[in-house]
Amino acid sequence: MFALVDCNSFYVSCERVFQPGLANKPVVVLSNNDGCIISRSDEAKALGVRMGEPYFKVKPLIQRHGVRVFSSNYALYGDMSRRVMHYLASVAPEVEIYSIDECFLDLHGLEAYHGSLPKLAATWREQVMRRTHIPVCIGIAPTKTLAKLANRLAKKTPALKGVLQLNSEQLRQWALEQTPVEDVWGIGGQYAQKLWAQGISTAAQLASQSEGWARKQLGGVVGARLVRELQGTPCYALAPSEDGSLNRKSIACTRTFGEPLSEYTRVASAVAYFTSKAAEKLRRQGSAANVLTVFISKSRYGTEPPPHTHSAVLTLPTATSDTGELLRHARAALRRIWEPGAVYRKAGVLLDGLETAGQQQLLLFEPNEQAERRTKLMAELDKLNQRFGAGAVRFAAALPLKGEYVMPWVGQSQWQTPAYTTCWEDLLCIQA
DNA sequence: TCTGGGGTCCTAGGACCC
DNA sequence: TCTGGGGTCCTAGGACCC
Repeated sequence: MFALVDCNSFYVSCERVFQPGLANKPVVVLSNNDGCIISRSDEAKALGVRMGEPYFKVKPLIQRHGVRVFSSNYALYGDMSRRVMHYLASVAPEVEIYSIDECFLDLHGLEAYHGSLPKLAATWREQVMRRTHIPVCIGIAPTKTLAKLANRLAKKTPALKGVLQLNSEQLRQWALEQTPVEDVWGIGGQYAQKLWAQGISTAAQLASQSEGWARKQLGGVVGARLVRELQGTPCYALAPSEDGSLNRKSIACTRTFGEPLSEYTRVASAVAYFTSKAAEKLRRQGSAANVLTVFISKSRYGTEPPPHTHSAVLTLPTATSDTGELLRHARAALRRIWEPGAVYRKAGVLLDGLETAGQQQLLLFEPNEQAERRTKLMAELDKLNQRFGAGAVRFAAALPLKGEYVMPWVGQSQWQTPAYTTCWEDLLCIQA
C-alpha cells in the first residue's frame, strides 16, 4: 500500500501559520514577478479564482472580494516543507518526497502492526497539524495513481476528515466513478480533450479501457501504465528520498526579466547570475554537471513569430561544479545564440548529465593540485554565503552592472512576507 | 528488378507534474 | 503596461557503428 500525503493549499497554509488572522479568509499566493496565481485558499477557490491565472486578469475579482494577496516566499515554504517531511520520515518506513508539498509513503507491513491504516494516517495528520500547523490530507491505495485519486477525494469530502483508503474493489470502483478523467494524475489538457472526444469523461471509463488502447492513445508506455495503475496493478515503485532531500537529475535557474532587455551586457550579467545560482544548487546536492544549456527567449505573447527561444547546449570537457568554469562555458554559449537587436524577456541556465562530484575522471593536463584548490575555494564560498546570507560573496560576473542597484532580472515582489523561520532579522517577536 | 539488420547515442520536441 | 519556475519521462528520427 502507498499513501500520498498532500498539504492543502500549501503556500497559503504557510502564510497562515504566521498570520492566524488569515484563517477562513480568501487568500492567494502569486508566482515570481507577481505574475500568476499559484496557491489559493478554499475561500478563494469558491470565489472562482483559478489556478495559474495571470494576476492582472483576476485583479478586479480579487479587489471586489478583498482577497488577501501574497508574493511567494520560498525561504519560508521550503523550511515548512522540511518540517512536515521530517516528521513523516520519522513515522513511515520509507518516504519519497515528490514535490515541495507532497510525498509518497510506503506502508508495506504497517497494517500487521497497527491494524487500521486509516486510523494510523489520522494520527499522522493530527501530529503534522500540531507540530507545524500545516493541514494535510492522506490517500491510501495499492498504486500511486490510485493513492493520488484517493487523496483528491479525501480533500473534497469533508465527511472523510482528510483520510481515505481504497482497500476494496467496490471502493476503488466508487472512487473511479467520482473522478472526472481530467483529474486523473497524468491526464493533462491535451489528453483530456482527446478522451472527451471519444466519450470518456470519468476515471472509471478510462480504467475500463485495454492496455493496448491506452498505449495508442496516451503516448505509449506511459498511457499503458496509467491505465494499469487505475486498474490496481502497481507500475511505479516508491523512489525513497535519502535523508529527506531530493537529488535531482537536472538543475535549472531561469527567470522572466523585470523589464525587456536588449543590451548584451545586461543579459550576460543575468546569465552569469543564473549560472552561479545553479552551480550552488549543484554543489548543495553534491553533484557535478556534464552538460550546460543556456537559453534566451523573446516574448511568447506578442506578434513576434516563433521560435521565441534559442538555446545552446554545451558538453563540458569534464564534469564540474566549479562556478568559475561554468561561468566561462555559459558566456561562450550565450555568444553563440545572441542576436543583436532582439528584445529578450527571459533567460535561463540548465545543468544536466549530473553525476556524483569527485567521481569524474581527472583532467589529463590540469594539475591535480589546482582542481583541489578550486574545490576548496567553492566550499569556502558556499560556507561564507551560508553564514552571511545568500550572495555575500560572488563572482564579479554575477554582480549587477555598475550603477544598477537592482538587478534588471529581478521583477516585482510587492507583497512578500518575512522569512520567519530562516532569517534572524525576520524572527517573529512576541510581546509579553 | 534486387540494395541487411541490429544496436547505440544524441537531439528535439511533446506531454505531464507541482 | 501586467502572463512563474523547476522538474520528470518518453518518443521519433538521424548519425554512426559493426
